[in-house]
Amino acid sequence: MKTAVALDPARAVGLFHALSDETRLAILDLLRGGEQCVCDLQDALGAAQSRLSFHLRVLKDAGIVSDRKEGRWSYYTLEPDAFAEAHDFVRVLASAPKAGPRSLKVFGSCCG
Amino acid sequence: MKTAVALDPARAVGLFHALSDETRLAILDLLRGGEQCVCDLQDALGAAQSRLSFHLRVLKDAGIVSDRKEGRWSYYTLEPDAFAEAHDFVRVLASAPKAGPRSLKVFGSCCG
DNA sequence: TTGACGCATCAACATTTCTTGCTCGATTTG
DNA sequence: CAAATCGAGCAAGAAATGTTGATGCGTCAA
Repeated sequence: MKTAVALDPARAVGLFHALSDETRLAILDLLRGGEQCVCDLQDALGAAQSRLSFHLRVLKDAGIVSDRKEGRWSYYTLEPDAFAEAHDFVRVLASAPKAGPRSLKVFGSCCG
Repeated sequence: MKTAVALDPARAVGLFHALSDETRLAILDLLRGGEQCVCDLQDALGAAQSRLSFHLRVLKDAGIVSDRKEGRWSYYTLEPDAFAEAHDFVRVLASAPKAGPRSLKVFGSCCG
């Protein structure tokens, strides 16, 4: 099993940051039920349109959702791969290194 | 299987926020190798002491690490439960709701 | 007891993030 | 064509976050 994804701390930061906001989590929760257009999210969350647009962009930039245009609507959907990535990051962090401290160099901040 | 933990979005935000910083991920990566004192982290990361202290506090407040005093040293350790929680949050978000959109009310932003 | 070390904490500042209101282009309907 | 709707993006302000350097307290060694 590969966890190559775990080699990029910047990616982990991006992913976790996108998940670290209540509005965004509420959006994701709604999307669990399937594709939704922005106007539906607006009704469901009672949030201003520009605010949703802002958060949807954050989620999209992080690769957590994708969008699809149809007529004048934009439909957003979850991207399962992103959750798999997040999942992997968490697992790697929680796991013991394979051969002594920092041998995996998952995060190469320094000190090789 | 319980995922009661998923009922608190504020907790999810706190957890993900704590994970959304490179310095903190680097710290966690080092702690995978076992308990470390702040001075070790300082050497390993080449980061100022007050900076580490700040990030260690964030991690501790989020329940991701715990500390132990011994003599003049503070030793920090990972808290496995926090990773299990993060893990659960990700899984819930990635899963389909059990009976129609938002039936789980995982995040109760509105619209019961 | 004096001095060095380990670390938390504070103040000040820079940066980032989020919100709100507005504007604009695209699409659809009358 | 004109009016209405959907939604992206920008500007400005507020709030949160991270960095740095200074200070203080407890612990240990000489």
